[in-house]
Amino acid sequence: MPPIKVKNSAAAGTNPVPEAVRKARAKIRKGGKPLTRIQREKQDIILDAALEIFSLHGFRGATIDQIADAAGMSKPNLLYYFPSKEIIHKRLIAELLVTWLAPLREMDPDGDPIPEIRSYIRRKLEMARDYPRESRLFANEMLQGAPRTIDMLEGDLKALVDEKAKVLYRWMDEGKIARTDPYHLIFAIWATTQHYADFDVQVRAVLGKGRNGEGRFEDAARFLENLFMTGLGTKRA
Amino acid sequence: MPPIKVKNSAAAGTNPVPEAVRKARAKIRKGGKPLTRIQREKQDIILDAALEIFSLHGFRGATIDQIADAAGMSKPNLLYYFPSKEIIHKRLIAELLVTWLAPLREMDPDGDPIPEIRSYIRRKLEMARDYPRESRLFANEMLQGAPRTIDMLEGDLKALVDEKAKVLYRWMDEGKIARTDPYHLIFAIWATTQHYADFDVQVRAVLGKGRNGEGRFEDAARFLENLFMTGLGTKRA
DNA sequence: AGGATTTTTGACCAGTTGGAAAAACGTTAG
DNA sequence: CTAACGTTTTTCCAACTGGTCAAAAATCCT
Repeated sequence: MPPIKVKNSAAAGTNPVPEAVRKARAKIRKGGKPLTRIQREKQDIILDAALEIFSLHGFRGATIDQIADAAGMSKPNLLYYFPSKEIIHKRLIAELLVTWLAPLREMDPDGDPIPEIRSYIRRKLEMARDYPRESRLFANEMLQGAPRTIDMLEGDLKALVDEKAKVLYRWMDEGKIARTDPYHLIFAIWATTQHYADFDVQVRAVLGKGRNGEGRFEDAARFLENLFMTGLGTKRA
Repeated sequence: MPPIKVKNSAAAGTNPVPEAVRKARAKIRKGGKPLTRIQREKQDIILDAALEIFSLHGFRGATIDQIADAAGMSKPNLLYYFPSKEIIHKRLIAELLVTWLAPLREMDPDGDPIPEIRSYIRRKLEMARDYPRESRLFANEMLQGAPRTIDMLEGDLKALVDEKAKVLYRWMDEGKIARTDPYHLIFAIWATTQHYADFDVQVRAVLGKGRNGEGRFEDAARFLENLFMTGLGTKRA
């Protein structure tokens, strides 16, 4: 990390418009409220490119140059929209966590257990199919020990899972699903669905030419539904 | 990547012993056969340290300095034992793939299906517990699109899985296990077991203080055995 | 149009990184 | 003791990295 540079405040006279001051002003304004349409668009392009690169190489392995390249602009230009690599990453992670947990949040405590769980699995698998980059970004974070995410994991995530685990326990008590460990059930659903995003290369390599069209997601959906639904059938208690 | 530098051959006179030549000779010898005990020991230390660092930061994110540090030696000293970062990584991946697939290889076609699959799951979970770094190294490779592993995936790995899939199909035909997709069954076993190594932070965060001692692996073993064995019970076909 | 503002660029900088060279060090066989 | 060998350290370098800065270019507003 380069040393923190103290920005020389505009102590000079009231010349036409000192460059450094103008620049500073622009950045400060962005820290404020408005944010024009173009700025939002460019930021979106950058975030999309950054997602691509970060999800592939992790935080340390990704370079601003790569991201700028993927976003079709120069490095200084990118840095005009975001003050640093770290900030971009933080934004991505924050956005990710919201959408990533939506399916679990939507599992309805008052719904019918089997259909609720079934559709949770389906939605999670659809996310792996439609948002593999987000999945890999998250996986990268986890692999590195979640340095920038640990608070969220121990806070919101744990709270959410605890809450849903209680619902699952209740469903078990009511005899609507087989008795099992709800935490590890959730882990298993996460693991199996995200596997199709994170280990996509391996899946495609193993399935080979014949099967690797879009078919693998259909097959996976059928298999996982079968696996978990059989496992949750009440006929075995 | 730095440009390949042509080594200026020892065209000079026969001075006492030109340094560059000596160094080159030493490296060449290592390329040959013998390899002393000390050399093997140091190389092992380096490989162990490299596994630690690579598994945490991925190839690009890891630096030789970090690895050297973890191995308790200086960077040039490390580079005395291995010619480059890339070579170290290759060695690790190669070693990994052998041990990593051992459990699947050991699944006996002539054994009893249910116990065979059960003990495969158990061994895979034990590997996640005992060799989490190897698991994460592999996961990192996959996330990056397996640039250094794709051949192996499409070759040996695919062949092995195809072979075992055939065995599973036979067991299904013989009515010994429920009919299901053997490929996705294997994927599910990989995903769920490796999850406990790769996403360890998340698992511990969610389970919280109370449960995260070594208990989680016992619980996981019970859960997964239950899940897969119920799913494979023949009573439903 | 013309001035102000926003966006883009090119040059640059300091710190890091992978790696090379060579000299210094240690050990052991003669 | 010392020459030869293997090992380790010091020094160095070129490329890369995250990031700055001032000026140029494009855009916006009236």
